[in-house]
Amino acid sequence: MHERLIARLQSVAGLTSDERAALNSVPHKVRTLGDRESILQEGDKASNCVALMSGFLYRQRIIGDRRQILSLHVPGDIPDLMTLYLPTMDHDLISVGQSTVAVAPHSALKSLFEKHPSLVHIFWRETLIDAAIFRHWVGNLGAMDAFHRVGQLFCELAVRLEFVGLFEKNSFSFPLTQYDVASVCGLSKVHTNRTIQVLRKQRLLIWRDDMVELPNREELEAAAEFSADYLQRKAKSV
Amino acid sequence: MHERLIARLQSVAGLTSDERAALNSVPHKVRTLGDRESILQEGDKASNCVALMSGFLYRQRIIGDRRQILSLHVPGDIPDLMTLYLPTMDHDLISVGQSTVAVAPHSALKSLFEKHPSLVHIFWRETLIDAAIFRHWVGNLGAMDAFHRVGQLFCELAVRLEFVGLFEKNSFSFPLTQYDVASVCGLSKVHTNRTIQVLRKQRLLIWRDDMVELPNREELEAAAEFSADYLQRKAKSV
DNA sequence: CGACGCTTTGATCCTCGTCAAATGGTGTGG
DNA sequence: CCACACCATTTGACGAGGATCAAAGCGTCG
Repeated sequence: MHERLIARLQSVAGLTSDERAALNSVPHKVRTLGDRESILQEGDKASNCVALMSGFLYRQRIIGDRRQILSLHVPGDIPDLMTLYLPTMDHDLISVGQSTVAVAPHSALKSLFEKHPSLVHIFWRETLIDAAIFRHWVGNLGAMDAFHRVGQLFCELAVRLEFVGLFEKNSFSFPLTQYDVASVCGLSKVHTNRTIQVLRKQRLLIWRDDMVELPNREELEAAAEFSADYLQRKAKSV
Repeated sequence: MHERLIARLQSVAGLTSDERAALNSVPHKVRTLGDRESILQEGDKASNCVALMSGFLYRQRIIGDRRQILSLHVPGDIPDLMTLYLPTMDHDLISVGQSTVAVAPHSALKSLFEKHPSLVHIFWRETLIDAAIFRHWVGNLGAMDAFHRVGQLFCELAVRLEFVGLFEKNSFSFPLTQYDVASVCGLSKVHTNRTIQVLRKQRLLIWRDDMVELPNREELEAAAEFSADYLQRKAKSV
């Protein structure tokens, strides 16, 4: 499996050299994805898991005439890890921008778990953090207004990207459109645009082309009433 | 652990008699909870897991001046199972009405897993279904209007209660208030009341005192555009 | 009987959605 | 090199779904 994932597991959970070696030897294929390329669709039965190596992925559901983005994924994530035990997809998995993924068969992961039972809880824990993020967004979507939702999104991305070393100089690559952000936040694209303008005017967000900069992250986190506790990131690594 | 949970795991996953015996012998205490009694609060470190035996529980977060209910739980659920590997609570866990729970220490569950590794993926799977429900509600809250949200809630409860034998004659006990439903659906209580009146006028919902009846479930599911796939319930079990 | 909590109703306000069109950048083909 | 198409962003105007505020029913319980 890819180094970015292993590095994350390392710092989240701590790995023995034995476990690290086992992870390194999991058979997998690397696949390059184009912009908006679909990896899995609702209803598909998955027999592989996908670890994101570079770029972004998102999960979406079409609801009525709307598209709801359920989650964004950054390198190091395994957005379909739950297919190990719930193989039928209840949503689509799609790439944004150029992305690369490591694809490993379920069977390889399951035999990894048999040989190294201590790894089970590390992967289980990954799915629990994934769930914690969804739970957090249930709160955001149910109880927060547009400004807070958009603010929370950028705060969350900063923390998650920082953890895998992709947040530097308060900036990160962000190949999504405003419409994508709208679909994450449950807003129309017009209102999302206006919300982003407010963030810009308050000097909390700079977003040009494919780069996002958070010039005053503390102030943004305060304004969005963001707390990173739910992400279970003990410390800012690297 | 309690029979309701074991029966559910039995029908979801299938258990060997050996596994069933092991589950039965997990040490636990039974605890009775009063109305609106708090079991765990945000920030607590849990060292036990709680299996609901009877009644209802919900998880909530206070966001600004609002209360968001993140999820409702029915007998057979273990709403804090994730504390096994993420012990710090990021929300509160509270009972509604009279409830009883079985409380088992983490250590007992972890040693159960060591002796019966095959049980690990059964419990893991439970947390994955929990996550699937949150994911579904991200979609509901982000993309559906009030009518659909409230409708979805009752459809989902029907399926989940049916699975543990608590949905009979299209009815179930429901000791929540309209304000609770509002807090689940991300709506004000006034608007929730009006939405419920619409459901009543369309003869899709009868709710008097602590009983809810869905006189025409198919029509309700159609109106709410509900599909139970995400609940991973293969069949209607007794 | 009164107090309390939940439900219901009415009136008003406001956040956000929808519709429409303009702006601006980029890439393509003539 | 210009014309054009295409797409994302931006702006304006308007409307609607739902929030808020306030008060009135209503059932239960002490």
